[in-house]
Order: sequence, then structure tokens, then C-alpha cells
Amino acid sequence: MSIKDISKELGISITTISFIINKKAKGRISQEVINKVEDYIEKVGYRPNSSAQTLRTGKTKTIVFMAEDISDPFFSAIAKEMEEIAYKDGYKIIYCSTENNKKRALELISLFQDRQVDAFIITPPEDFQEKIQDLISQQSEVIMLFDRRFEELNHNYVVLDNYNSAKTATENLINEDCQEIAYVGLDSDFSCMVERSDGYKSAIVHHQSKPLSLLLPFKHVKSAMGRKLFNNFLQAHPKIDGIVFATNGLAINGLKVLKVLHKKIPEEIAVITFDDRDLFELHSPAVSVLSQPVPDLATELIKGILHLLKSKKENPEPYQKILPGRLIIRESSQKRSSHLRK
Amino acid sequence: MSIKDISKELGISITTISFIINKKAKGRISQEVINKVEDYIEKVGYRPNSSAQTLRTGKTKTIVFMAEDISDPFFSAIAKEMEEIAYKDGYKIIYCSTENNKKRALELISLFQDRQVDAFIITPPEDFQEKIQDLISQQSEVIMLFDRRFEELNHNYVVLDNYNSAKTATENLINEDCQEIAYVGLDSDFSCMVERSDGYKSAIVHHQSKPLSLLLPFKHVKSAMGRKLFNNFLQAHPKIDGIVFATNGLAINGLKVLKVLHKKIPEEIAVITFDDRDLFELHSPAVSVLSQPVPDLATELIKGILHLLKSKKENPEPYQKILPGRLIIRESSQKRSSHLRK
DNA sequence: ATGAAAGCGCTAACAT
DNA sequence: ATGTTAGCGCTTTCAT
Repeated sequence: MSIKDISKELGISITTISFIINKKAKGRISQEVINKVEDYIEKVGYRPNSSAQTLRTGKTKTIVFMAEDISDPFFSAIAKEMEEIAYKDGYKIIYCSTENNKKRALELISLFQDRQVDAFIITPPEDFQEKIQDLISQQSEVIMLFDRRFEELNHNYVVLDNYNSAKTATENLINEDCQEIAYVGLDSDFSCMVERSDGYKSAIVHHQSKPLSLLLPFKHVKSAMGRKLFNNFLQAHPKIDGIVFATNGLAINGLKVLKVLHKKIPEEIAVITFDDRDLFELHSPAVSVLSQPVPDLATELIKGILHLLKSKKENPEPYQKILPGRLIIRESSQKRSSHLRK
Repeated sequence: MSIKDISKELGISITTISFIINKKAKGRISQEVINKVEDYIEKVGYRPNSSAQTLRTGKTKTIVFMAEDISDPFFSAIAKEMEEIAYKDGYKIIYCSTENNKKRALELISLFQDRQVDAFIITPPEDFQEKIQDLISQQSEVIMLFDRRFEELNHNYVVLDNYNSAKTATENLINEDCQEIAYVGLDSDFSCMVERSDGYKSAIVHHQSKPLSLLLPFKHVKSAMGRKLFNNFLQAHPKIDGIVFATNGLAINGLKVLKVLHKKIPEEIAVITFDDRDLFELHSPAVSVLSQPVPDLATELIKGILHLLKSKKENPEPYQKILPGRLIIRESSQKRSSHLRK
């Protein structure tokens, strides 16, 4: 079923029908004809062929979300939320995972460029500034970074206020009388990781002689090797009585180690981590978290993209949003009051 | 950059170039011309316009995965695994969530049919037989059901062996000397839920006077109301000393209740659930699970679809796979030996 | 108020 | 071995 078929059936030209379908009939086509066409379309359930539309217009009403890992609860929660919002405006979202692998990310971008998607939401892998700059220069799609950004580039982004969030999390442990607080993060140039590390340091600077950080490479976040390195770190610094984990993955692997060591949380070691998950709520003891505002992040992402898509300016103002995190205090960081709970 | 541009630049007809791009040049085009064209394409980085290809061929090399909820770890793990496999064959996967909402599922199908996707992987909501039957009759796309199926329909599916898995899980609790074993499932007609319930009953029939089941509506799986209903159920049956949870969501909500009630697991109540998650491994005590073979399921799904896509037969044999689950025994179900662990 | 026709980029049947 | 051409379904400019 195509416009042509309708045209033949109704004895009305293709042009007229196209105008009606695209709501551009106002003042040009008689109401009588409009009704006739709309009724017929309704009746036979005609739907325009989107490939033909895309071929003709170059627009797909599609947004690609290139997450670091779509099976990570944080990213999949964002994805689901965005899907919901974008859907209302007739936009569809395609997801994929870069695995923080540059080559893979480049392939995916190329693949989706062939498909003429309208916008990219990207959590870039490392060493990706150049490609982002390229994409922005090309101006073929709206480019929005998420979770991490590049200071040097004047680009669109939606990120957490990582610096202040890490500071807040660390201060929470300080207030709970932790004496020696360690930071377990990612060995990475990602802005989010650098900012979280800096936030921790800024909170700790007047509190203990020096910061104590363990930075793990990305590939060891979930691995046995990661657990071993963390274990070694704990042995080397036996006085640690508080830990800030920079990601939920690091925390989960870390908690496994603490479980094996029979460390009492929070009595011996208080714990707080980024990214809330039901796992942390259910854990014994329940884990305090610095939660990212998933619905707000998703809303800003879509809002920003739709805004930029609509603004036809050559060089629109970059859309830059930094959203605050939320401290959720549970049992794992309540060292001072932990004896009261018994 | 289009074929036309290349044609002009190289003085070679677009037909010849098209054949070369599509690897149909064998024996028709001279090696010399092939090299010339391939080199040029390589050099300028030409990529064919996929909308034009789709418009012409009706094929998109795209598979849609309509999960119940793409933010559920089980479904997102499947999604990621499939993406990996399909990618190698040049196929892309688009994900979406039905939320077990029939209306939403219908809209999504319609939306993706407009985009001429090649195949649908569907975890159907309830009351969806008719639509599945329609889709199969239309023969526009390959239709593959996942996680649940319809007995009456002769369709493609990849599912877990739910019956025997539930039986195995229940037998595990029987062997651990549980006297009164309850089943907490979904109040649903989904084949997976019916089969799990039946598997539980078949294992229990010679063990206790009668089965003890709590069936919750889908909307209360994660809700406070769900917790309340589960709590009431426990109060009404104080002798329960073993529980089989039919989904990870039910188990998580159930564990929250057991935690509040200070029930000792497994001493007072042994617990086992479907669907493994890192949460269960980390839980105190670690939770025994009946794990679904995610990589195998994903592999079968893609393998089946590519097979059906290639077989050009009008009515190919339906692709039907039932994969076994894997029992992973952790602390939460080891009632007999639980005193040894102390 | 309506329609004719060009053309988006590609594939493939049909020439040559 | 290579080229000409029709047409996939649609949007939109330019007639009428």
C-alpha cells in the first residue's frame, strides 16, 4: 500500500495526499478532500514507508544512544527512561554498547551514520576527543555527550556534578568519624573519574595527611584480578576505615572482597559508593550511595537533543547541563551510630 | 558521495559499481575495474546509503528485540550478547520494552514494521496470540518468540526448559529437608510461569500434602503491595521453611520482607530463585539460583533468525529450542549443612 | 485548490 | 564485460 495506490483508488493526486499526510494541507486543500483522504487512510491502515521518507528528507527521527555498557543497570535505566520520553515526540532510540573500546565505537558511529540517524548520545571511550570534534564539525547529526565530557571542546553534554558529589560522599564518611578514608576509582582520563577523584581529594585535604587512592584499569573492575588488587591495597593500608567507591561495579567487586575478609561494615570499614542499585538497598548492611538522578538526566538528554534538532541555526549555543547527585545514607556508612542499631 | 559521483569520477557506469559493491562482480567485471573501484571507494570512504538500499530491496539487516523490560538484567544481558553475535553478520539490533503492555507492544510492532525491519524477537505480553498469528501469516518478517511461547501456535521460539528447571529447584529444597515448600510466582498465563508452577507442583506432589502457591500480579512484583501480600502469605502459613521464587524480581522483593522479619536464611527458611544476578551472589547469605544460560539463549535466537532469514522457503520448519537451566547452589538453600558453616 | 514531474541513491532486468 | 534504464515511495517545486 503506497500513496500511489491511494491516489488511484480515490482519484486524487499524489501531491495532495502527501500534503494531507504531512499536515501541510491547511489553506491549500479543501476540507472535503482532506476528510476523504484521512478517512480512507484510517480505514485501510496506510502507513508511509519510512525508508522512502528518509531517502527523500534525510531525516530518520532516530536517536542513537551509545552507552558504555547497555547491560549496566545505570545505563539501561537511562535508556529506558529516554525511550519513554522520546517516544512521545515520535522519536525512536537505538542503543548500543561501546565497551569503552575506541575501535568498536568508531565502527558503530560509521554504521549509524550510514543509516542517517538524527542524533548521537555518546559516552565516549578514551582518546575520543578527535572523533567528537570531527562529528561536531561535520554537522550531520546532533552530538550530545553523556556521563563524561571533554573540557577542551565546546560541545553539548549532560553529566553529573561529579566533583561535588564525590566531595559530599567523602564528607559523609568524615562526619562519621572515619580516620583513614580511601578512594577506589578507575584509572582513566574520563572527566567523571578525574572529577570524582578530585572531589574526594578536596574533601580529604584538611582531614588526613594524604589521600589514599586505588585506581583500577577498566578491565579489572569486575574481575578476580581487580579483587586481588583491592585486597592487596587493603593489606598495605590496614588502617583504612572508610572507602569511597567511584562506580557501582567497583563497589560490588569490593564488597565481595570485604565479605571474604569478614570485615565488619560499617564498624571496621564504612562504605559509600556511586550509582544506586537495588542490590545496595538489599545488601547487609544496606549500602549508602551517591545516587545519580536518572529521570532528570534522561529528561535533559532528550530535551537538549530535541531542542538542538529544532533550532536550525548553524551554530546553536551548546547545551550543557551539570546535575546534582543525591546522597542516600544507609547502614554501611553509619559508623558513629552503628552501636545504636544493635 | 553517491554511486553517481563515483561513476562520474571514474568514468564507470553505476551498474558496474553497484555489482562490485555488492560482491556480485564475479565473472562479470574485469579484475582491473574491480580493483580500481574498490581502491577508490576505500580511498574516499564511500558508504552506501542504507535508506536507498532498503527502499530498493525491502531489507534493512535489522532485528528488533522487544523485551518485557530492557532494564531488567536478564533481558539486557541477552540483548548485549545478541548484539555481539548479530554484529558479525552485519545485522543490527534495536531494543525496546513492552512493559507487558499489549497496547504498547502493538504500537511498537507497527512502528518497526514501517521501518521494514527483517525480524522480530518478541517476549509477548498477555493475550497476544492473535497478533503473533497475524504476523506469522503476513510473512513480512521473521517472528521469533522468546522466554514464553503459545502452545497452540506452530511458531518459532527459544525458551528455557521451565518445567524441569522449576522441578530441579524444588527438588533441591526437598533434598535439604525442607518440610513445607512454597512457590512464589506470577499470576499470569505466560507459558514460562505456568510451566514453572507445574514443575514445582510435580516435584512437590509426593512430598507434602498440597502445593502452597502465592501468585502475584505483574504490577506488584516490585511494589510495596507485593511485599505486603507476601508478608500476609507468610503469616498465614507459618510453617513454610522453603521458598521457590519464580523470577529475580519476586525474589528481591521477597528477600526485603524476609530481612525485615529477621528470618534466618536458610535455617528458618531456605530460598532459591530463578535468574542469576550478581546481587544474589553478594547477598548474605548468597542466594541459590536456577540460572538461565544467557549466552546459549542469545546464540540460539540469532542463529535461528539468520537461518530463517536465509531459508527462502515459503513455510520453513519452525525453529524451536528449549534450553536447560543450571542449578547453582549457594548458601541460601543449604539448610542441612548450614550448622557446619558456623 | 489541485496536479505533474523531478529526483533522493540504489538494484537489477535487460540491452549492447 | 559493461552500460542504460525503470522504478522502489516519498516530498516539494513549480505549474495550472
